[in-house]
Amino acid sequence: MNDRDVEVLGRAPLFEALDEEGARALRAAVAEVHLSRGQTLFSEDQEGDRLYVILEGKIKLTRTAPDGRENLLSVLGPSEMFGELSLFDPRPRTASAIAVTEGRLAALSHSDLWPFLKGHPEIGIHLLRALAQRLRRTNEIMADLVFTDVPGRVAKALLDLAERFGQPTENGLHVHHDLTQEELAQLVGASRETVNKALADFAQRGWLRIEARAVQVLDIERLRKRSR
Amino acid sequence: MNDRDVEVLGRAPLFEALDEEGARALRAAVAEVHLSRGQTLFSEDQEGDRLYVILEGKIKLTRTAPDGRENLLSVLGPSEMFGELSLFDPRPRTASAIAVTEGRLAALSHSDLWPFLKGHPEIGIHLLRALAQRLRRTNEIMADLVFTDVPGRVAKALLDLAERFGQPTENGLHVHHDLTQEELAQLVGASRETVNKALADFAQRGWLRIEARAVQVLDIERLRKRSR
DNA sequence: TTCACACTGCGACGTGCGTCACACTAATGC
DNA sequence: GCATTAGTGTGACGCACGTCGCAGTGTGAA
Repeated sequence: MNDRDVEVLGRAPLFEALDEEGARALRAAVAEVHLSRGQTLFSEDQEGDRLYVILEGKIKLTRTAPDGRENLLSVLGPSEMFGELSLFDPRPRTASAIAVTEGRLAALSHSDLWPFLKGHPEIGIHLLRALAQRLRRTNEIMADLVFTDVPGRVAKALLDLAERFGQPTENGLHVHHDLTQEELAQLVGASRETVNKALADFAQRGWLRIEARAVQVLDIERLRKRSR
Repeated sequence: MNDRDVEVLGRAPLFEALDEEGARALRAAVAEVHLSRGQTLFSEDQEGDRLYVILEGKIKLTRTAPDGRENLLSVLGPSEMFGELSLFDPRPRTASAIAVTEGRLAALSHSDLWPFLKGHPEIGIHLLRALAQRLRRTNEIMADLVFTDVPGRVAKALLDLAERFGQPTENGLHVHHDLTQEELAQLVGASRETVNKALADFAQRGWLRIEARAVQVLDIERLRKRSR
């Protein structure tokens, strides 16, 4: 693990609360995992005994309906943590984790984490905060599913991705989200075709330019307005 | 607070982890609140500095969209806790809490809770588990919004309410949910009219009987099948 | 280079559900 | 008691969005 990794890891809620000594001790328990695009890290219904922090790359969390349709819970990037629910609530995984880009992860097994958590109760507080924030965010998304139309949800999703993965350029914001339109559709809970039309409409209005697995946001204000 | 209240309180995640001594200490900090039907306990955007456990009655948590439409996050009954997100993640409330029946609540202020939490780290674990379960449940509901039609979601909601508030009777399960059809509609994310039609359809098939703010479930298996 | 396959773009069509309108019935207050 | 309001039951209608179909455009493998 290099210095960059250590820094990325340090921004995860798990490490945030720790002093240098605690962080070093916890890092000692980390196993590194390498993934290539499309590879599955874990699947729904499996027993889960590890938690992950992304060091590099992007991961999607998906749920599969009985009839095979899919639903994207979230797309996660560096410093973000996932797979921790089965640590606190030991049940099979309720989502699958699949790499959307090549990447590397830090894996921590529950058996290593439990004693550490007991010895460092300050981490618990940080984790509670992280879960509380996630819960708020999820409630927000639920409300959008009820109240906002598909183009609005697409705009919201793009803005969220822009905030997390956007790179400023001379004429706007370049968002390389690495998602196919199919995946974007699963993220907003709509069909691929409808999302495609929404994107085309935004592009035609000059709010953005569509690229392969990316968009160039040209008028973020208009996009923001459409998302409300 | 009577013996019954103590027992109800003891089933809340906050108290579950405590021994008799700890529980008594925490109970000392409880303030009791009385609410009548329709009364608002707290509103969206307010600062929140307390957490509640229901002793008696039912509470709904709602969100209001900018245009005034409403969305029911959940309906809670005795022993259930709410309002704790602002404890871990200090921000204004993201939902309002309104009594759907007359009832009584145990209120705990954050300033009392913090030192107690630090002194009893075992509570943290229980709270993490409670939040993890909520997060799983919320993800489930989100998937339903995307994949399940309105009658299916109504069936699901009824089954959930039946599990939590149902009373077995000679010819079925009596579910006094205390919700108007409008509220039920907000809970499943649909219009009142559509929910009414779904209920009428279920009743016509003999799966249930509609009563004032309640249903008598006659064929739970069929209802379960329709919900999937 | 060529083939294959994944992804994108877009029109035609059907339908589930929201909106509107209105009648009816049950609570609640004076 | 009667009036008023809150809640329920149902049909007519329109539209947003899902499904289907197919053509165009990468893009990676052999």
